[in-house]
Amino acid sequence: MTSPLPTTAQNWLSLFPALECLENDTMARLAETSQVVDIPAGQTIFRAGDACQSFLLVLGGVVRVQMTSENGREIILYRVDAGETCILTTACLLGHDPYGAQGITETQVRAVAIPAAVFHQLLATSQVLRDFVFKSYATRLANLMVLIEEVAFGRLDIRLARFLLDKADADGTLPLTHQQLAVELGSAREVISRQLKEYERRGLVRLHRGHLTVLESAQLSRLCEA
Amino acid sequence: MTSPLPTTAQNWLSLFPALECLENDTMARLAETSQVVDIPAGQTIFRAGDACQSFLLVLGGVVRVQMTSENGREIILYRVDAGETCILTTACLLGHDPYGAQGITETQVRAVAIPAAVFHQLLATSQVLRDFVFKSYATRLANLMVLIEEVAFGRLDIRLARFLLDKADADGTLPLTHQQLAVELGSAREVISRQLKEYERRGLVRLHRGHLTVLESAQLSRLCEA
DNA sequence: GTGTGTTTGTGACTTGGTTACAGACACCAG
DNA sequence: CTGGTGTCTGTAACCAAGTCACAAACACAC
Repeated sequence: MTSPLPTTAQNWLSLFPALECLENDTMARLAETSQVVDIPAGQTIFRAGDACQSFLLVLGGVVRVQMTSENGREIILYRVDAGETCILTTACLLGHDPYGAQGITETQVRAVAIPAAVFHQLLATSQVLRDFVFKSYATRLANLMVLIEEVAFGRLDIRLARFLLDKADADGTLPLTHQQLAVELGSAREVISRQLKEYERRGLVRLHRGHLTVLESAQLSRLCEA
Repeated sequence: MTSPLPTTAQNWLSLFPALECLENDTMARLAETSQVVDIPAGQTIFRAGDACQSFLLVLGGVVRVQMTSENGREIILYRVDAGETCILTTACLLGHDPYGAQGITETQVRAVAIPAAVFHQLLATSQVLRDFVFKSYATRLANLMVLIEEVAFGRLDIRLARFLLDKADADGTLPLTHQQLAVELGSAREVISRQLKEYERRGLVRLHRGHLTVLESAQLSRLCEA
């Protein structure tokens, strides 16, 4: 899982616009202490209760962060894309808490792992890194608040419609199973099936095994307004 | 609302254990730029969409932070007690975003208001302030994740039982209306009334107008386990 | 005691989650 | 091509929770 540095620190830093004017000494320290790791798709990189060992900067690929309830239902909190960091990891490092959710690679992921001690030290000395971390924190928190609002107050038919519109590609195709949609929205598979069937009955989508097609995106988005 | 400084910076800082070894220059800067404000109970200090002007340290009293849906349902996100800060405010300042929720004083509140510019500057220079802010951030985020879990997966009867046990005083009294309980849990008044009536039928609580009494806390807490 | 506003109770209905299966489909091995 | 296997989808019945509409009980001021 851990490969020898495939690139120099200077190289991978160029992937982070926000860090591009990182201080020289910070960069040097990162180069000597941090590791670039490659992780295959579908791997669990941390689970609820784990202690947090190192700060992760995602260079490429996507990490999905989700929670699972006792009875097996799941909800996706957010995704970490290239150039981003996982605030949950940051929070755990800063608060010395264990993780409160689960992180899974959705694709192959290349990331920089900065050991906790180095992260703490650099956070104290590097204005640029600090700004970067604080900024990520702020945007993720805003996302989580929207999520709370949706889960607490939102109607599922509308949340689903929005999700379909948002995630379907140009020809309206969405290659997800009903179960996967349920996890995206924190709902149950049967509920999603029911709702999709209703959309199909109204001619808004067409269902297939393993994927679906949005037919009437205009009508679907009108649904979201009302 | 803004009163002349009732105490010196040295005085109010003593209320924050985490800030007690704040750097001398930081303290001086705070003393000259920040204001101690007193706000009466029941005042809205920010609402969703507002821009954030200054960082707030609560010296005394309680601020409630909650969200309201279009159709009027509300949910309490967290409370800011004496010695704490509002992470939402921090996030807004750091991300230059507007507020995503509403803050209301539950009691009279005395707070230190640090102007945004000063806050940014001190965050860059004061290790102690930085640690304090990061720590608060981490703990609040953990709270919010628990909230998401509860709202998305939790059963209302159990959440309510837990709340009653948690908030009732020594003699089992809880001076809240059903509507207030509904807001605490992000539910609807009728649902709470129904559930409380069921608890009363089972002899677990006794209901009165404007308050209720927990009779069988043991049985109530057994409910939460199962 | 009467009026007024708040709080609580209740029934009917809708939405969403759970349980328990059955059927449909994809794909592999023989 | 055929049967077997695992995954995905459909459905019905039931329960939990939110919504709507309105009635009753209560607290308190006048």
